[in-house]
Amino acid sequence: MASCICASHSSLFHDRHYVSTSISSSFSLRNFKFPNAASSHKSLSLHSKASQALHQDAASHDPDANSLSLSKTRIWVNPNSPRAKHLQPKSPSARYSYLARLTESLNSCTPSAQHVSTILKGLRDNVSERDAVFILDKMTNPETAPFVLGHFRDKIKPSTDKEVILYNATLKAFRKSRDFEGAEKLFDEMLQRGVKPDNITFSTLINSARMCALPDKAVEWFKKMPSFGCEPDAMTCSAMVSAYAQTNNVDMALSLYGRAKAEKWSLDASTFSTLIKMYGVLGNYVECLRIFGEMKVLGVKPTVVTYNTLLGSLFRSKKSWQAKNVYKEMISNGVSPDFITYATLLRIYAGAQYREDALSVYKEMKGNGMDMTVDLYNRLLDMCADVGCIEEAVEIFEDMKSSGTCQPDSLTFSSLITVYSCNGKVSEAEGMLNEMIQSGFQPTIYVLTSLVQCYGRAKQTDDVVKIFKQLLDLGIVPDVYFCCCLLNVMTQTPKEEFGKLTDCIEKANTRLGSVVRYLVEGQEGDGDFRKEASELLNSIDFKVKKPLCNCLIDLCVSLNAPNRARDVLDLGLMLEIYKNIQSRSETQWSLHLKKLSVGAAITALHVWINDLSKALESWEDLPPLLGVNTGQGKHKYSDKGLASVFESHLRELNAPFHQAPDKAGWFLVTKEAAKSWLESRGSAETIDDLNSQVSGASTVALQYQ
DNA sequence: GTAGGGTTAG
Repeated sequence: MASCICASHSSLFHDRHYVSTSISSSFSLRNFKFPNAASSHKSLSLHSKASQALHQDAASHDPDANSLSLSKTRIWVNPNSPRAKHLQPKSPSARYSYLARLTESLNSCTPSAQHVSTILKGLRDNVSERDAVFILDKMTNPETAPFVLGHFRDKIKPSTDKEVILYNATLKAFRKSRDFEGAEKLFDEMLQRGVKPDNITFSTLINSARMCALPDKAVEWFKKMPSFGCEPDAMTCSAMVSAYAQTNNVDMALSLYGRAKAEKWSLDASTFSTLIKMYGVLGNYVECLRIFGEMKVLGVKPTVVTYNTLLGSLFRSKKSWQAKNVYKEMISNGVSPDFITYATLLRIYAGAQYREDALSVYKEMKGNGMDMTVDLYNRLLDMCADVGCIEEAVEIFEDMKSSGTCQPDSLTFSSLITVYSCNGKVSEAEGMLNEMIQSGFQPTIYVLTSLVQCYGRAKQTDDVVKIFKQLLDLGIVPDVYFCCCLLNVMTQTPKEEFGKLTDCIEKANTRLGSVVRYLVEGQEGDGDFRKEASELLNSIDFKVKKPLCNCLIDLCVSLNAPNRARDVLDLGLMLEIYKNIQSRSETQWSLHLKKLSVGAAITALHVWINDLSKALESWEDLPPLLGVNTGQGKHKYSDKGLASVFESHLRELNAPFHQAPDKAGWFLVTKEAAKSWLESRGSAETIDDLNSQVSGASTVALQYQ
């Protein structure tokens, strides 16, 4: 109750006090006009804001109040009278609040000596240095701050060794508003007035430069220090470690980091974070971990930023599997994850297709009331398309639309169309395409590629052709991926309809058109085929060479042309599109089929079996173990992964390979079992048997890697 | 609460 009474009293006092001073000095009463005609909107709003501020401030602090103040009568108090001075807040906390409110007025006032001195009139002439520093330290307006500095300099008349303190405090206003040029100008003024800068001056300038994204300026100022008789200390050193880290100047960052360690200067978590980020940007996660380890050894506690930086480095270096451990450590150290933590984890998990982990991060974010961004939704949906979780994708899409914080964009629709296309949901894919167009987005090549897959799978060849026409009508140039899809559709299409598809392929890529004609028309003449195929492969970008090879081999297989399939595989090996498919060590010979399409993998298997038979025939000794690595991945547009296709294929071949229980994606056989199987096959069996054995490969999917 | 101090994702 008592505090309420106090509040009214002092607020009345301050309100009146302030308004009267401002009107009497900064405006002549005669010229004063009301807001609509005010000469300066800025200063006017300042006054009302400031008076309100002072009002509120005093409302909670004046200890000298009494019940008389309940009266709403407004009393004029001349601020220049001894009484006004007497009535200034006395208790330290009231004093701080009072000064803070004055600063607020200064920050929003017109930058002129007159306005500034009007606001500061209440402090009268005997301003203490402490008060001046307090106010300057809180200044955020770099235009006004120099006038405030000038005012205090006139009132206090400090010696130059005290004046540097006022300058240093003023410099902060430039840092806060990211005005580095202004800071440099103030530095010049300082020198002109004969004030000697100190380490605080430099560390303020260095950090200003960094905050203004001018790390080179930070270096420049750091180098100036000795010429002013300043030697780097813990604070400047720490700022410079970060500045050098920011410019990826590893050597300098490390050398200053070393110096800090040698001098036993303590660096804090944020400096370590910048070092970790430096290595993260360079993709060197090992060094990130080393710095992280040293930080802990030196007794510096990692913060949420440190962990976020570490996770960001993991994301960049694609070491997704380590993310869970970093997160676990973070939690066990009592550091709470924030939005960036979750966003980074989600990007890592979604990118690595860790379905459950990505979805659980999403649920946790929702549970914590965090807003997802379009990018995060899209990454999740993209993952859903890759791993084929259709229900989750639809649920996430609905959540996105109702979130109110973001709207689906072109990528969102693209992912959903892919989700439906991969799962053979033709009408849903078409519906989503319509929704996309209605939302104002044109179909992209990604969308049209998905739809080609979708119609191909549904054996709607005419619709595939329709999509191809649409692509051309939109002025989109078909790319190699799109052509791969057309080839893939061919493997699922009856021969009678080939013409419709080869027409499209020829229009899309002439070279590919003639290669396909060779295959379809079963033309002989190896030399020409290999020449055409290698010209084709040489004409395209490296990253699409493997998908195209995969698709061509799949087409050969589906056309019952195993020798052509081998030709293309050979060509792929020769051009180093496929590498290290076979490997031999003393203990194991292996066949590595990851990232090969089913047709390519089966072709490579038969080549391998042939090579093993030859080895046996020439009395070469087999190693104790033979293995085939298919990987565990699932084909985007097929229900099965390579592993399950292989399992049944190996069974058809009667091959004694068995899935390794402790090594997922591996099929193993012992030397003895392999030998007796190969011998039982006899030398008569050759690669030509491939034809009858690859019927399962006709549902081969395109591999995007 | 009275001159130094920021860092993290895409």
